[in-house]
Amino acid sequence: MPKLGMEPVRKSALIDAAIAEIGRTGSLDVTVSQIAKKAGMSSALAHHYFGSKDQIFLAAMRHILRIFGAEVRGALSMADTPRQRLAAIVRASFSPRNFQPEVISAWLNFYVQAQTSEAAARLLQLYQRRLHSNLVHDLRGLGVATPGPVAEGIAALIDGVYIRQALRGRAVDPGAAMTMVTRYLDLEVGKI
Amino acid sequence: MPKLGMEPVRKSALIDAAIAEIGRTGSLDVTVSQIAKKAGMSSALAHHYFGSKDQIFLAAMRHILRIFGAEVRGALSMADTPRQRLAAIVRASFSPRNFQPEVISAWLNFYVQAQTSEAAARLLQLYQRRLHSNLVHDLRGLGVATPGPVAEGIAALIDGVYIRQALRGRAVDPGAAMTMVTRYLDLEVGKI
Amino acid sequence: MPKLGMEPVRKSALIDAAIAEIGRTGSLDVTVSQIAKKAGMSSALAHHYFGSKDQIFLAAMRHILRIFGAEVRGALSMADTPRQRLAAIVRASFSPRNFQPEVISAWLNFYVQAQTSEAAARLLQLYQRRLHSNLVHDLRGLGVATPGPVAEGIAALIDGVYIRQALRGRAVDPGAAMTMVTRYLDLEVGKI
Amino acid sequence: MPKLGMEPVRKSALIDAAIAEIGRTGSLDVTVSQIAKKAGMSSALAHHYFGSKDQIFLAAMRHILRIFGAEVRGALSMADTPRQRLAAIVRASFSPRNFQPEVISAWLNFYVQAQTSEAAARLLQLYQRRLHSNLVHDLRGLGVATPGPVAEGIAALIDGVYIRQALRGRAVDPGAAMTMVTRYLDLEVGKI
DNA sequence: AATGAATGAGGATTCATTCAT
DNA sequence: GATGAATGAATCCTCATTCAT
Repeated sequence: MPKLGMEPVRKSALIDAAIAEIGRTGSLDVTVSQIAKKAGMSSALAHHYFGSKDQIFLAAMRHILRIFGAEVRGALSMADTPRQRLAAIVRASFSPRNFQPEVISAWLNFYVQAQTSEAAARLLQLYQRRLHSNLVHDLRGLGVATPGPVAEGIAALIDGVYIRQALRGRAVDPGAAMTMVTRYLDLEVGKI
Repeated sequence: MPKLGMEPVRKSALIDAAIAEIGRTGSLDVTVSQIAKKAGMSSALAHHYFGSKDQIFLAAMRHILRIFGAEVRGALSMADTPRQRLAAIVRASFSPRNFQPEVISAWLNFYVQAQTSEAAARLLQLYQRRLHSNLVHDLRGLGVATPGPVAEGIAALIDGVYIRQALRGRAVDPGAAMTMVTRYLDLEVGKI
Repeated sequence: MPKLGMEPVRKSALIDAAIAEIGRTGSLDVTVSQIAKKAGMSSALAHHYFGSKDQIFLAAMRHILRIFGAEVRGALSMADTPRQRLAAIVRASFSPRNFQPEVISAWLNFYVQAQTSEAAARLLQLYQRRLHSNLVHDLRGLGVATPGPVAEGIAALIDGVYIRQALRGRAVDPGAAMTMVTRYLDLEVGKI
Repeated sequence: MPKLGMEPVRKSALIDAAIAEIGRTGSLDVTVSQIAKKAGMSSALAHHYFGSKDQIFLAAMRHILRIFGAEVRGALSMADTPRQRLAAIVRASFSPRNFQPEVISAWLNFYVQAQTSEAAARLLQLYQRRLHSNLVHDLRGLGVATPGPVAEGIAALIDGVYIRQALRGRAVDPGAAMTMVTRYLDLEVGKI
């Protein structure tokens, strides 16, 4: 029963399915058929809408990064002081929507894909640059002398916590993860 | 004229080749043939010695972790105080032998493989537990009240620095990387 | 707003597009979508009008042969003597409308299709028989003793010139082509 | 029961199979699997030896042209006068080895492929140039004033006879075909 | 009349792995 | 010990064709 305007619906379903499958298997060795099946359609249709497997992956990455960005913006909008803004960024990084096993696993795999795919690398760099600039801005607002390296450290710590979470079976503890980064932040800029 | 006692030589060559190829391509999508070719033998021989592709990867991981372990032990052997020991661990993590593009890339890929392979996961967990216990031991020696979380933080930061390095094209800066972790360490335990 | 009586318009557009695409790519590996797109419609509509890809090809062949036939009839209508009629047939074969790269290429491909498709073979045989009978009729009118073989020779030469033209990049020289056949004709029946 | 030195054997079998299959179906729409099966091996092995379907086709073309060239050289070696040499070339063109349904059909298809494949075009042009130069040389030796166009005519006629033969079901008549070209030759240069 | 939606079938190509020599 | 030979099983992708709207 074909309907009109299915493109966005299908694309969205495929993106979700891709993230889910990558997360489930913990690897990029996911076939288009698997993804399509999970999304409830034939692999041919997946190709029809995305053109290639790479494009599906890229779209999935874009989706994850977009959600992340939205989450950060949302958190920032409710923060007033630089210190609150920093906390907001950290909080957003470990929000339930981002910090769940499948997304974390997909995230790790996208890091790997970025080593192969130019487009994936650009996407990831874009996100990193934004995060970095946000962090630097607020660190400077707090009078931190060397905001660059400190921002780097925070970002690295977040990534490190993510990657380690990916290994730790399935039980995810966002609280502990957030605490770890907050603790570092406190040391660098002082408690709020 | 087949020589005797070739087994260790062949195996070693294959392990080096595997790490090199994974590092070069930045992915686990490396064929046994590529690895064998780089190691100067037929893929059939590679299978003869390792039994399967997974075993080659596993051996390569073991190799990297063994080198890492040796590096750490070597550095520790020259350290006297807990503070020096901590610094030694960090230094070893970013030693030239470990912190080079191809090894970093292989490392990242092994993290991914650990999501699929039980054996790989165990290997990585073993290394992490050792690192963790080392860190905790020396942090406690310095009178740190909560050595567990702090050790977690240091380990996560190291991993984070590694993973970010993997993205940053080819230019690796071990100095800056080490500084980043040392800075955190200083904040947590005070300057040496 | 769907218009009435679109069928002939659509069909004609599809036939032209088919010939153009086959000529452009120089092969029968042309998708219905390509043809339909070039004709400005969806591939579904192409199927609606023709039923199948084969039917589109067949219609395109019929179209080319019909044009050719018309061209020949037109030329013949202005010829009075058998000798003039023969010259007219040759001239028509290399008329600008027939002897252009894309048509030549399509022609060659139709020869190939005739090996697979019974219908295509019949179509081509029909055209050949007509040409043959025309030639024989006029050769006999000129007193040629063995009109059959001579007609065969002329037809083969025309085909040969066509096929060779298909290979020679894009620059088509109808003049030289025609001269080649006329020369043979002159040898067989004497100058006009 | 794998043996050594199979490569040439396999390659040769694949080439024969390719020609046979192309000839049998009368089209290039032949799958590698079909070819491989006919050659008695898996399609994977076919790819192993040739790398790609195109390479198989190209090798098949090369094979046909090589045989043709050998046939011509053989015939020429037994000819003394220019007139005899010309006759030899024509005879070779319709030798039983060349002028059989499957080879003819393959030949026609290679003409088509030459429109798509640069390599195929080069191969065919090479053969044509050689034939042309042979013809011109001997025509000149016979005192023909315009050897170029005449050579063109002979070559075109040969091609035309071939292509028409491809259409005429399966019954091949090399005698009639040869007669047709010889007749043209006689007209141009006089009987031997 | 026209099309977006949808898919089954198929095809080139790759690759880990096995085996006979 | 070492390898060329060989393949089954995937996997990506394409395409003619159908169908509901």
